[in-house]
Amino acid sequence: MSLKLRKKVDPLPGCPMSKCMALLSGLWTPELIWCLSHGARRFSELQRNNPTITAKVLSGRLRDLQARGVISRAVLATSPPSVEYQLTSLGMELIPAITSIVEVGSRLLLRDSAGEQ
Amino acid sequence: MSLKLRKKVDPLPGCPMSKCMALLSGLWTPELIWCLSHGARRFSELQRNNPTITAKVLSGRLRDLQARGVISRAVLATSPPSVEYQLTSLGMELIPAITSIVEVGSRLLLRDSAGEQ
DNA sequence: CTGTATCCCCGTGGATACTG
DNA sequence: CAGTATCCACGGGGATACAG
Repeated sequence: MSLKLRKKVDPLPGCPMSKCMALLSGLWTPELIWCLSHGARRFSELQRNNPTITAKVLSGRLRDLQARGVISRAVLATSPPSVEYQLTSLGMELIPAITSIVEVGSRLLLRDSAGEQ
Repeated sequence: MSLKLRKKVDPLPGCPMSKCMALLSGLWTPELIWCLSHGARRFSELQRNNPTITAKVLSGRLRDLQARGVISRAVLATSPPSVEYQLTSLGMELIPAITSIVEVGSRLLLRDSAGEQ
């Protein structure tokens, strides 16, 4: 794990770009929002979908996202207790941006594999 | 400057999301790509468009972006010498993602100002 | 199952000064 | 004008162990 991705700073407060990037900030954050855009997920499900994230970081990101109003947390009265996270309406507004990022990334990956052959 | 934005790590190499985010990584990087998406820009122009970035960080980001193949650098034989940066074809592929981010951010900002009144 | 508590490394980015 | 050279503080995130 050598390539670094994003540090949390808001270079231009009040700027559209920063407004959105601030919500996507934090390692794993876009991945988590992407997972949750497909429906509510439990803690362990998010761990399975992101194999190399540690519990500490996962719970950290989830707390951040909740604090920013991007996701909601619901404790289910099951046994053993489980917790479900899902996007808020604010969180859902991020989906177009996330989708665009995924689409661009997919196209770049396709080109890579095409070029290698 | 308290809000943190992005640290450069690639949590899931080979994943579309990471493929794209890796190119957007680094503080100021999306802003710079956004500036360059409107045409070639000189070093000092980029500084003027991003008032709080320091020369060290700006030249660092530009070197990173060049190394990733996102932008190209051209030294113009003027006097005094000037340097022009512009997006490569790879860099232009990022525009849809950046545009999406800006659009989402703009909508969120509009909502904020509407709610405050 | 869903987290929290420590410890620690190191990259990032700011400040400042200097150069061709 | 277009950078480079240092120095430094900060905090994010990994590893590991533990807890309700």
